[in-house]
Amino acid sequence: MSTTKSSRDSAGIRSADRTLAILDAVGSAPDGLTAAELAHALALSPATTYRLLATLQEHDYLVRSRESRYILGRAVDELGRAVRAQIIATPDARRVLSGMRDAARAPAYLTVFRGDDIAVAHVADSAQHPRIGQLHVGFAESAHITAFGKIMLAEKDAASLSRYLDRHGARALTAHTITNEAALREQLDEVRALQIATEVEEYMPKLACIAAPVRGRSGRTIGAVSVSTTAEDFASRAHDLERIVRRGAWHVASASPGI
Amino acid sequence: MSTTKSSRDSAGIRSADRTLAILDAVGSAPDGLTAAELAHALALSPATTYRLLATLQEHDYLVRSRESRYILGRAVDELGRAVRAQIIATPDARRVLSGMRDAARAPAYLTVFRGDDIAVAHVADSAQHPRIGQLHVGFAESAHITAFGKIMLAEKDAASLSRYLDRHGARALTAHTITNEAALREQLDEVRALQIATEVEEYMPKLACIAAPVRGRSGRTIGAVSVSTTAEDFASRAHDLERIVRRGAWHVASASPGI
DNA sequence: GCAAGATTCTCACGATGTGCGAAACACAAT
DNA sequence: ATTGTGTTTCGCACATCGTGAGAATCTTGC
Repeated sequence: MSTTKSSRDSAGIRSADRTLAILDAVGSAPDGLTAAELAHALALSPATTYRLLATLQEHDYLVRSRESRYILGRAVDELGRAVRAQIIATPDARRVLSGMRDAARAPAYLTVFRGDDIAVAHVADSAQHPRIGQLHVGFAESAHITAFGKIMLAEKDAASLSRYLDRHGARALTAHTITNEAALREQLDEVRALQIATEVEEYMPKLACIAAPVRGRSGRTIGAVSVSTTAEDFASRAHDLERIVRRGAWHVASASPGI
Repeated sequence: MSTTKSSRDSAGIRSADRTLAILDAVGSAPDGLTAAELAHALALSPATTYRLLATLQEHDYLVRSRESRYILGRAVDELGRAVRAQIIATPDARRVLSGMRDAARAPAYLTVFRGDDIAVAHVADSAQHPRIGQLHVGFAESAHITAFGKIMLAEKDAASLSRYLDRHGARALTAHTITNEAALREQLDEVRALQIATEVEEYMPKLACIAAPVRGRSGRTIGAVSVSTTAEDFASRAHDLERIVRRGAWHVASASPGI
């Protein structure tokens, strides 16, 4: 019945905690929740629940549907657009990506760090070269099985990496997916050494991907560029594609102001 | 400098109010905000600001970038996806829309009420019949200049309509856009009478749209279906398209469980 | 090394959010 | 209509929780 299992109190301002917990709970219920369900899930008194809900409604974060169920409102949609607007790459960087796509004859991706997480900042695809899967601008899941994810995980220190893997788990998507954490760490060493990451049929059968790090002025990796193609094509053009992503990474870095 | 002008205290739980105000402020700043900027914009003490920010960070709603600017985090992206998942039409309804698109040889839309607002629940387009403008699943802007918007505004009572127009204004997008509120109210009477709404070049030059209301069991309008085409095409096929949207609206209603 | 911010800490006050219980309301079933 | 069940609001008294001020500490730029 309860939608979330996390009930440990995270230290913080209590009402703020509860406000966000309500948003999370309503968001993860496909049809929304009733006030009673929320009160039960968060162990709140009915009165408090209604007061918080009223506040959320006033800000248009929640709306009540027929049957008095609370569902997400307009303000959440606007925030969702805002986060994508904040993540999306600059026009200059997007231009570089388009050039990569044309050179590689394959869709090109730019990913960046966003706190401890990884976000897709742009996808340069086209009708001839469609993007893989459901990859859109926004935060990325299952980074451990993509080439760009390996680049970015390789940048993390041991503690941060462990935290990330704990949170996102290591679901296997194909027979080639690396689920063994030790094997993954070893591969990340290789990534650090070569400054390049590849992935062949780990994310999706018949598909391969290669990525290079984008390094800021300070030398730190601030993101990754990558292209994806068929496993077959990758086998014959690996060296070409590697040069394309390395060059692309450099161009993106020079097109990025500051940092 | 300040990002929002709304500073009147909406009655509500204060910390919750402030939490949401912070999210709104950060969301409407393209590059995020610093703690000091936020403290100033919301008239908070630094200490309180940091405490609220810490809470928002713990829930992954905010993240701090380089230069210690606060930007929207992973949880916001997830909520954004959740709201779209909650809005999107059922597979049955989507099927109906696809049928309409094929019959009309034009993109078809389904819109629904969401609190006082209007949301796009599905767009059935195709490579041959691309959707107009930047219309995606989510809350819709400028409803007064679209055919589906007129259908739905016609359902509102006078007070609710006024509130809506106050909030969303009446921007003119083309020379044909109706900006006069009296003229709009008159047109909505016509919509109520005919149970059909049209729009010709009010939203975009050379473009026209026709919409019919989707009525629930109780008889109340719960949404609208519409198709858009060129103004030229519309002139010659108006009657056909009207029948298509009327039939489509009925099919969507029967495909919708309950309500 | 110094200075100017930015961030955290400490503390005491009292406003603010809280739960409880009762009351008002909505709505079905009979 | 009438009861009954569940939902939502109200009123109230308490103390928890959030608060601001200011000092202390940590960063950062120069």
